[in-house]
Amino acid sequence: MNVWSFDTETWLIQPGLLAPPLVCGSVAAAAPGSERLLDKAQARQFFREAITSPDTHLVGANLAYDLGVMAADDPNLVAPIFAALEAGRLHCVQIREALIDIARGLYGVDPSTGRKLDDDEGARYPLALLVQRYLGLDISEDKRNPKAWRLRYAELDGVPVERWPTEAAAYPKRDARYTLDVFFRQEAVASDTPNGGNLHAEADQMRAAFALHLASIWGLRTNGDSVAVLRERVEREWGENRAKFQAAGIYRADGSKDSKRLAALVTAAYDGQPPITAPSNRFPDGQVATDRDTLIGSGDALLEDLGKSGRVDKYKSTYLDVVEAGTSLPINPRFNVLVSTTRVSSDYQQLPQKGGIREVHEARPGFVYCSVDYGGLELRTMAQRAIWELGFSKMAEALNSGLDVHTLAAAEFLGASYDELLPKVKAKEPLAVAFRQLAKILNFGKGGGMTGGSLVYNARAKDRVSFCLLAKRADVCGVERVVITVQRKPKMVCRACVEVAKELDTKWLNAWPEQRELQQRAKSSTYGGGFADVMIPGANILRGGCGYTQILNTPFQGLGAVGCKLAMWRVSREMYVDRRSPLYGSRLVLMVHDELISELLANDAQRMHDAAERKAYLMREAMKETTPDLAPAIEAEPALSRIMSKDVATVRGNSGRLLVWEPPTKRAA
DNA sequence: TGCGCCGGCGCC
DNA sequence: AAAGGGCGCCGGCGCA
Repeated sequence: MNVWSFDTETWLIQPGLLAPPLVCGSVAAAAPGSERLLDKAQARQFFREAITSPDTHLVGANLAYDLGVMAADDPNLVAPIFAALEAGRLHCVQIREALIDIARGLYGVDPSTGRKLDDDEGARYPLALLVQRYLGLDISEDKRNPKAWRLRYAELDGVPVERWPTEAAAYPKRDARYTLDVFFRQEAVASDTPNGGNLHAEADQMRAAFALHLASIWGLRTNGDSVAVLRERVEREWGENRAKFQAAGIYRADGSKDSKRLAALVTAAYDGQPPITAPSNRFPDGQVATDRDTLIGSGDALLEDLGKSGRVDKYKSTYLDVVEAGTSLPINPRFNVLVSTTRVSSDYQQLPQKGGIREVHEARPGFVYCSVDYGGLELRTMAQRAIWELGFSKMAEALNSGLDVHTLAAAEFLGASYDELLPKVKAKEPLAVAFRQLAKILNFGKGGGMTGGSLVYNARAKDRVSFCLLAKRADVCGVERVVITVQRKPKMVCRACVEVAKELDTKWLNAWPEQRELQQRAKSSTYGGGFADVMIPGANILRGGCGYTQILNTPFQGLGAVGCKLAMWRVSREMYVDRRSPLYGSRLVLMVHDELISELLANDAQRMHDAAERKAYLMREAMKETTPDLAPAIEAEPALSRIMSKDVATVRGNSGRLLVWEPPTKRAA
C-alpha cells in the first residue's frame, strides 16, 4: 500500500468560486525527503494515477477542497474520486482529528487552554494547529502574513517552477510533509484512544465531506426581484422600530443598541429583581436578562413592544446582504461535516421559516428544488437505540404498527384509550388537540432528558399550552413562581404547572417504559455529576465525556446523522456519476439534518418525477439499513418547488405523478 | 482597533 | 438533586 499526502495550490477562492484554477501540487511519501513540488501538468498526472490506483491512499488537510479543485480541472476525474472514496482510499487529517477528539470528549476544545477552538474558514482543525499538536512546531505566523505565498499562487500560474522564489516553492512541499507526518502520528495516538479514536468511521465521513463540498461549490441562487421586495420591507420595518425605541434611549442616534440602558430599564420594570442570565466566568452572578421572554413578561408596554419586534434585526444583519449576493453569484454555504454528535453543521442551516428569507431562493432555470425530509426521524432512532440496548421498545412497536405516537402518549395522559382519542384528534376537538400537542413536546424533549420545569417553559414559550388549565387547576396557576434551569439558563415558571408537568413525566414514562430504563442507566453512569463515554449505536462512534443529557441525546441524534450521511452519499453519487440514474445531472444544494434539498433537472416531467422518487427511495433505504428494526416506519416523501418555503408540500396529479408545488397566493407580475 | 466573551436567537 | 441536545451568526461590551 502506498500512502501519499497531496496538496494543491490554487487561485484564490472567491464568492461563487470554491474550486478555483489549479496552479501546482505538492506530495510527500513516508520516506524522509520524498516531498516534491509538482507543476500543473505533473500534479494532474500524479493525481490521475493515484486516484485510479487501487493500492494508493491519498492524505490531505481539508482534502475535499483539493478533490474539488481537481474535479473542476478535469471532470473526468469525478467518477474516480467517487470510486476512491467508496474504497476508503482518501483521508483527511482534520476529519481524523475530529473523530479522535470526539472519542476523547475533547471536540472543539483546545486541550492546552481548555477554551473553544477558533474556526478557521470552516476548518475546525487548521493544519497549523495539528502541526503544533503532533510535531510541536509553530507555523502559525505564516497565516498572519498578507504577503504569504499561500495567498499569491495565481501570480505564479504559468511560470516554470524552476523560476519560482525559494519560499514559494518550499511552502507546498513543507505542508505536504507535515500533513503526512501528522497522519502517521494520528495513527499512533488513535490506537491508544478509546474506541481506536473512531478512525474506522473516517471513510464514511470523507464521503459525506465530499458530497457536502460539491453542494458548497454548486451553491444557491436567489431571485433579484424577490430580494428587492424583501430588502425594502425589512429595512422599512427596521427603521420604524429604531425610531420607536430611540426616544427611550434603547437605541442611540447612530442606530446601535444601548444594552446597558436596556438592562437598566428591565431592572426597573421588574422592581429591581430582574431575571438573571446564567453565571459565566466573566459574570459569576450573571447579567440582567434581556431576551424576548423577559421583555414580554416585564409588564412594561414599551419593553413588551420591543420583545415582539425583535426579528427584523436578525433578518437585516444576518441574511439581507447574503441573499442579495445570491442574485449575481451562487451563494456557497459552508459545511462542517463532523461535530460532536456526528451531525453536520453549516452557516446555511438556520434560514428563518418566517419573514420571507427562504422564499427569495429560487432554483436555477431548468431545475426545480426537491426537498425530502425524514418524518419523526429522531423518534425512530431513539426507538432503535432502545431495542439495541435493552432489547425492547414500546415506541418502536407503535411506530411500526403505524400508530400516531403523539396521540398514543396523549391517551396515556388522559387515561383514555388510543382508539377513543384518535377520532377526537381527527375531529380537531380542542382538548384532544391540546393534549396531542403537549405529548409532542414530551416525545421530542423527554428522550433527551428534559424535565418538568423546562417542559413548562418550552410549552409556554412555543405552544401556549397551559398545564394548569389542562389539569383543571387554574385556581393555583401562576400564584407562585419558581426559578428553573432551561438549557443552562434560569427561567421563571409557575410552580403549580411544574407539579402538573411532573405528573405528565410519570405518565410519559409509563407510555414508553424503555425510557425509564435508559434514564436510569444514564443517571447511574453520571452519579454525582460525573461524566461518561457514550456509543452512537450502529456506527459505533464513541463520544467521550458526556453528562446526563448528552448521554441520552447523543445516541439518537448521532444515529440519525449517520443514516442521513449514508443517504446523502448515495444520492450524490447517482447525481454525479451514475448515468443510468434519473438523478444524473441533478445537484444537492443543502443538507439540513434530516432533510436533503436538491436542484433536480426539470426539462422532462417524467424524468423529474423519477428523479424525485429515486432520491426519496434512496433516503428511505439508507435509513432502513441504519435503523433496521424500524424499517416499516421510515417515511420520506419528495416535494418539488420553484422557490424555497417551509410550506412546500408533496403534490401529485391524478396519475400519481409528482407536480411542482405553487405558493398559495401568486403575486401579480 | 482588534479580539474574545457573552447574550440572544435562527434552525433541526 | 438536577438535567433536552446539536449548531452558527450577530451586536455589544470590555480588555489589551
